[in-house]
Amino acid sequence: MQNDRTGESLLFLTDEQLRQGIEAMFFAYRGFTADPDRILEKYKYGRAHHRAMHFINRVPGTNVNNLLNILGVTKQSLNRVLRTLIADNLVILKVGSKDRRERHLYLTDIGKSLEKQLSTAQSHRMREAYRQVGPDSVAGFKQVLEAMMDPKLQITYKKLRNS
Amino acid sequence: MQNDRTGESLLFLTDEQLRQGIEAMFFAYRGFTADPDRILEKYKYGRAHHRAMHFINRVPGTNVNNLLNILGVTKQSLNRVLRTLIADNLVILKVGSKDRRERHLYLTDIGKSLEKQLSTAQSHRMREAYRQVGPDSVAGFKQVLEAMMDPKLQITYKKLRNS
DNA sequence: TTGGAATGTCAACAAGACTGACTTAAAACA
DNA sequence: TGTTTTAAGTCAGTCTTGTTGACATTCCAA
Repeated sequence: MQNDRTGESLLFLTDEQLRQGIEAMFFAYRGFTADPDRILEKYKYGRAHHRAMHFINRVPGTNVNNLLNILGVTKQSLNRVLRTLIADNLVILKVGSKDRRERHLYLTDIGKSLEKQLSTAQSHRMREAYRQVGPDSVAGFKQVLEAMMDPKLQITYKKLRNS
Repeated sequence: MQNDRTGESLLFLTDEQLRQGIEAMFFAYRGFTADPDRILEKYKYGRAHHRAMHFINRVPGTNVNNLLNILGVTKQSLNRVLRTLIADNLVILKVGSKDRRERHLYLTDIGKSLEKQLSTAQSHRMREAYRQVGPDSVAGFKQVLEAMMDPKLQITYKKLRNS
């Protein structure tokens, strides 16, 4: 059995390498969410609230359907989260001016400030990781992640990136 | 303001780059779990069962405490999952020969076969991603993930890697 | 003007995490 | 030997976040 088919080593495609990748994703995702989770706990919110705030901040004025597609949950699930965020004055709804069935979502100043806290904590860990490994590794990191996404989400991801 | 401090561009540390990394992790993790989730649904199991089976397969004969540390959940939470796996004859307990308080965990043949199914599905997506981007990007991918882990889990990850 | 789309809401349920309190068995220790 | 500690399991209760299904409201568009 040959390790080399096209002059390029294929050792990076062994079962062992793949298993390492799987475990790296599992352990890294824990780290990825750990810091925001600690902050959220103080405010009695959960990860679902964080995700909603992140993307409302990212796409201010998004309607509910669009947010639903990004988050990949049911409207009932999102609605529960949105209700508490609205009740706590972190998010406001604005009735669409063009299509008045639509509700456009915005963070309030309080919402922006919590979102900032969360994203700062999360970014801090990522910045440290980026800094440790350097730009080439970061580029590889993103390429693999992008290639792992479902095609639909890959499109969503790219749209966000270019907006 | 200079973009260049040490002769190396620091553009990869901008807020925008960090935000992209955060969103890439979020969307990629969905893809990462999607295929096993579909299989698990057929057997009425969840992600927690998958994780337990993965690491029991990885560390055959592990005791409960060790598995608890790897998974980062409470024993009550793990116990619920283990009970169903044992009842369904996917996992067996063996009383420790040296320390008879300990229970050592093993996959049965049926357990191994389901684990194989799940890991094949998950690896398939990762293999495709790896193949698309090439070995250098894969190396970067793993480096960033490792740097994002909590120090304790980083050690756990390395131990698994070398075992 | 009516059908369908976007949104919201109610109810019920399940998985999977948590805390806290307790038991059992066995090892370790003094 | 007797006491303490450790490993594991269990019971009960709670919370978050997801799900389905059914239904109401609003309102655009054909």
